[in-house]
Amino acid sequence: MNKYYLFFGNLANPLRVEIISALKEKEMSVLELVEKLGEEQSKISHALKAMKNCSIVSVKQEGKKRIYSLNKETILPMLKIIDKHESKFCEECRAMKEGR
Amino acid sequence: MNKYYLFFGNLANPLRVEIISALKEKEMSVLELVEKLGEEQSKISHALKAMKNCSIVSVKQEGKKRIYSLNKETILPMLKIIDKHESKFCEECRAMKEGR
DNA sequence: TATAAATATGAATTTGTATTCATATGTAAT
DNA sequence: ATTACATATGAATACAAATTCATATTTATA
Repeated sequence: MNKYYLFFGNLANPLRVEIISALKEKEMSVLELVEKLGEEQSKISHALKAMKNCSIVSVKQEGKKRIYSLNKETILPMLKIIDKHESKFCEECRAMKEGR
Repeated sequence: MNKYYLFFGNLANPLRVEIISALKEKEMSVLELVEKLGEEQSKISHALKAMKNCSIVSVKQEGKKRIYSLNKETILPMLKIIDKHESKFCEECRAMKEGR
């Protein structure tokens, strides 16, 4: 039963969370993400590939661009649970507040 | 907004998922987990500490034992989302099936 | 068909995280 | 107070995952 840890592992990374946050607003090409997040193109591409492998994002071709969009059906409720968790249980949560 | 990746990172580990799976059934002492999962005691303790820091588990003292229990309120719906995600989107999900 | 634009890929390196092992701390019983 | 039991901790190492950088692919346009 390791599917859970693989899924979590896929999101256990600040850049990927940034990407999620960006794609929450609207779908975007790689270059748009590169510019919005100010990160290396290959970094973004690698991250997107991993996320796509887990169906966290999907992609469509549009001219020479590839437009990535977020799987909101899975991800939005997931983030909501974490928001709720944090506000309810993590008043003292060092790990999540201080970055450890 | 890195709280998400810290939370995910906390669960991005097979042992911790095993612990969750065990605690889903019933609360357990460290030694019980050690025996049930067949892992080193310090390994279990380290894992539990990290999970406790994120309020994924909680602990109570009982004699010389410390009884850990799962934060079901957060974790169960979370796992449910992943189950649903997998059955819906991951027919071909290499990352989650082949362990990459 | 040669060039440019957009993105993807591979492999080496770096970085982060878990594991290990020895030991310390806490708790109760004798 | 000494011992045994249960768990926690720290630090070194091992391991896994992300970053980097150079280059390959893909798609469209001149």
